[in-house]
Amino acid sequence: MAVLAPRSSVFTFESTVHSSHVLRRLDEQRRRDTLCDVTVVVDGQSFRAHRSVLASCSEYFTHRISALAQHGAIITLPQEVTVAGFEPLLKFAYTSKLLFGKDDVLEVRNSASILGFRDLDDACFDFLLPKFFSSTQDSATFPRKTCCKKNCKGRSSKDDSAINSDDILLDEKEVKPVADSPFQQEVAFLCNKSVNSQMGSQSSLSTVTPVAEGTSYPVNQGPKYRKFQLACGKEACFTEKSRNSPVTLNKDDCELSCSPCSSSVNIKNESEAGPSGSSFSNLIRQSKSEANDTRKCVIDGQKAEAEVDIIKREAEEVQGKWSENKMDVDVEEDTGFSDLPPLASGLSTAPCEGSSGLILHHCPLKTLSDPAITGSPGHKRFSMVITEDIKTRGAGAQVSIPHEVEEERLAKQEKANDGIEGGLNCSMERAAMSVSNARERSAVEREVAEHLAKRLGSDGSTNFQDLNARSSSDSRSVQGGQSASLERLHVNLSSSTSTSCPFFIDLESNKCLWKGAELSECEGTSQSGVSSFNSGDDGDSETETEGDSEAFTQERARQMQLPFSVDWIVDLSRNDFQQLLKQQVLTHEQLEFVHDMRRRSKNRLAAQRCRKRKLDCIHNLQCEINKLRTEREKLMTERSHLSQLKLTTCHNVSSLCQKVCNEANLQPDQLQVLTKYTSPDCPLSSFSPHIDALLSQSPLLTSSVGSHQYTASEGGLPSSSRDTVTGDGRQQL
DNA sequence: TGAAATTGTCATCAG
DNA sequence: CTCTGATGACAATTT
Repeated sequence: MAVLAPRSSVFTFESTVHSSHVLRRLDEQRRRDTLCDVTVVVDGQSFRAHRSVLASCSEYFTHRISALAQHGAIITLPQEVTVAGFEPLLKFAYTSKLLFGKDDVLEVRNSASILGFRDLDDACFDFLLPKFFSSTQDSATFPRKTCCKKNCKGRSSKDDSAINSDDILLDEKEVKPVADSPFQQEVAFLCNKSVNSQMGSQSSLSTVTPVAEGTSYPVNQGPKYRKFQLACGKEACFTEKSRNSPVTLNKDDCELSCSPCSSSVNIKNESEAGPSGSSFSNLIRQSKSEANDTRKCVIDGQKAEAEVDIIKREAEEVQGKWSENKMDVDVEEDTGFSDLPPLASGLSTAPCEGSSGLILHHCPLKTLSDPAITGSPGHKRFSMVITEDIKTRGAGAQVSIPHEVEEERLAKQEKANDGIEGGLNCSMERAAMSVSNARERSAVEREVAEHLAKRLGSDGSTNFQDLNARSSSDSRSVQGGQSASLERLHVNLSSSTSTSCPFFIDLESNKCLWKGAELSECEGTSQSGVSSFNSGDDGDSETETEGDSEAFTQERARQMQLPFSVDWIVDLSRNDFQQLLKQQVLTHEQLEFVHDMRRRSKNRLAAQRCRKRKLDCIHNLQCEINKLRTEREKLMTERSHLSQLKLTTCHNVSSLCQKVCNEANLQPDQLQVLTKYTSPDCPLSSFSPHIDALLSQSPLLTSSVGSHQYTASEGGLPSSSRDTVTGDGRQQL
């Protein structure tokens, strides 16, 4: 992306709801049997449909339908395809939603496999089935493939629950299995959690991706996050869905989250941004592929029309400011993006002057070698991506709802930068493009962006006003350094050097490398530049979610005029941090502040981890309890069954002995032998009242019959028989 | 308005 | 000795 193509004033409108609208109309037509041109016969039952739709979704239909010439063709499906299996698939083809229950999931999967719904197989069943049947069938029966397998594997060794609990949106009632295995419990647990984040089920808008929790930490449940979501008009993200509805998996969501290049990456202008965009997109894909082990498979669920309406309304409010464009707002879950190690490493809210708009994005902060000067610690938990690119989308604001990344950040502390560079450069890309386009940004554009930022990002927009306040002045300086910066960026993208981000400070020289938009801030204000840059200048933009103490910290950080990013204080390793302090001449007050901040931040993270562990522990214990309960019920049933058997056997033996006694006219000594083969639970005396009298004539037997204290010397019975007689394990049953 | 949940911070201990 | 992580306790904030 050495050079961006000159920007033109051509506006391109891309409707993000068009496809879903078309699909909805097609579904309506199907239900009314309008314009349907094919009949599918399954088990004698006919289904009307559009051949183009079927062929688009199914390889089977592609081949079959291509051979059909006339309208009104009838396709009879193989016997292996059942109605129960086909009908959900048909609906899926028209709605992108697959509804199924545990009972028929195998049928659906089988049908999908036969009919060539490969996306479903990969994205859905391969992930779900092992969970569904983990206790009853070998999970190898349902091998995970592709993305799910890879993505879920990454952290599974350490914390499966952490992965799964966040990635599935399943309905509790429908999916929750009997908790006889931890894995199954897992699924049940997921359901509980996921319901909260599940969005309205009826929406088919593909522009909205529900916010799945990015990590195991239930960030979505946090009040602060809820506040953030509310501020973003995204409350609907977490509207509780009816728990009685069957499992609904949205194919788009699956693909979106599992695909190597999630749309969350927000690189949507690759095709029009010239070769740079394309190559960068590839880089992202590669990076994400490499970082698969840290990614999770997200099968999140529903999309809320209500939610997107809120966002869209916001956009439409400013629509009038665009002469001919309708503004679409994408609300995207940032999983894919933040799953990138660099983004997970140091989520920061970076006010990067935006390309035709604003980009408030994560700027990864990782190691000393590639620290980002952007970001403030107050936004480590999540941040917001607002992209406005009139070149590619007319006007679109993408609001990514990132999530807790602390865990991943910790997990990747040791990770090399290879996987980092992709996401890192992703931000850089956007930043650079933003800068490059900023010069052409009109006042109207800024106004629109600012409006969106204010409305959508009350929290993530910490630096927004700062950003916008600077935008006009920055745009001036952008022009001078743009080409060089982009050239530099391109080189760095290729070489994957760690200092490639134009917003990064070269730690070794402690000079800001950015010569463009932030020049005045980085160099012009000397030491205070970076700090100010990170913290934002506007007190109003201080994140509400971080609390007053955090705001106070931010303010103090500004006052301290630290010559480095406040994020470094927290994110650097011990050695790097000490090295950094050595290289700086800090006042006692500054040192005290830095150490205090580092201590508190570290402790904050530790507390979060600690609490998460507690929750996990509680969850595991609940799983264990359920498992033990199931086991107990199973044993009780077995006990009952065995008791019944014992009674029956006892009765039979009694009858038999009585018969023998009567017919053989046994003598007392003979009865003595017989008693040795009786059980305490079924004594010989119970066979017949006369036996006691007979036995009483034999003094050797009186004690034995009463107590059944037989020994080997007494009867010389085989040990197995003795065990039967003397065993006291019956109480265990 | 009060209870519950969440989160940050401090103190302390152990490695 | 210092640093770091874990964790209980407390307080502030949010729901």
